[in-house]
Amino acid sequence: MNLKGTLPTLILHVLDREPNHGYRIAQQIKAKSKGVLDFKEGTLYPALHKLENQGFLTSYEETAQGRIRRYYRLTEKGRKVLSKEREEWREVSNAVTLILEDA
Amino acid sequence: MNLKGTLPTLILHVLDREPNHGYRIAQQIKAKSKGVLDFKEGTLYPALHKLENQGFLTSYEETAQGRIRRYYRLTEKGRKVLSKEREEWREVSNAVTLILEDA
DNA sequence: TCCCAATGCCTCGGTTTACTAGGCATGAGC
DNA sequence: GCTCATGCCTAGTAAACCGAGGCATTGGGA
Repeated sequence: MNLKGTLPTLILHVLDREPNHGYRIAQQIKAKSKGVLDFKEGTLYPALHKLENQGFLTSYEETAQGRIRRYYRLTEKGRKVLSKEREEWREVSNAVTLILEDA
Repeated sequence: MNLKGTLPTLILHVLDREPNHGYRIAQQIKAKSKGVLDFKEGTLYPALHKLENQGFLTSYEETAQGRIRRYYRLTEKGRKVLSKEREEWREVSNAVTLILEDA
């Protein structure tokens, strides 16, 4: 199960550490969430392309073991968006939790 | 901003207290979240109809001050679904938070 | 040797979810 | 008389996600 709308934030967050490529980004999200969050390739790749179009990421190709990988790197613009989205997540998720917990 | 996918859970939760009608449900969600969550009528009413079709709610009409209101009541089935969805929200939102906070 | 799983990228079509923008009606207040 | 809040609704559109496919390489097991 995935919360719709959180994927861009999660991608930007993963790339805040270091540049990475799509397949690995997906794996990391899944692993860090202990399998709870599991975005499919049909979701991930279009999301990456969109983030790049929006100027939040730049990409470059790299070949390793005969395999071409497309690495993504966070831009300054992306970094700013990330911090806003983190804040927004806190606000909205707290709001939902607040309602659901108020017995 | 609304987290897509949380509306059914929020509706069921509001109705867990007492039967209520659409307009009021929307107001309560907005008020309890201090304005953060604000689902529009074009979203709310179809969602209510769907929940009723799924057997999670039943409805009845009531007239007050010349106005017809459609009240919704949680069914047993709806109550069970609500508890599952609450659990799911905890799990998934914790997963997202875990990732975003792990600096 | 041959096949399959994992890696790694991608697109297309369909479903779900939400929003915008409308329609319709009543009652209260200016 | 008009507008705003209440109260219900639908139709069209956009966004997000998924399933199912395509394509290519590498490594391991039968």
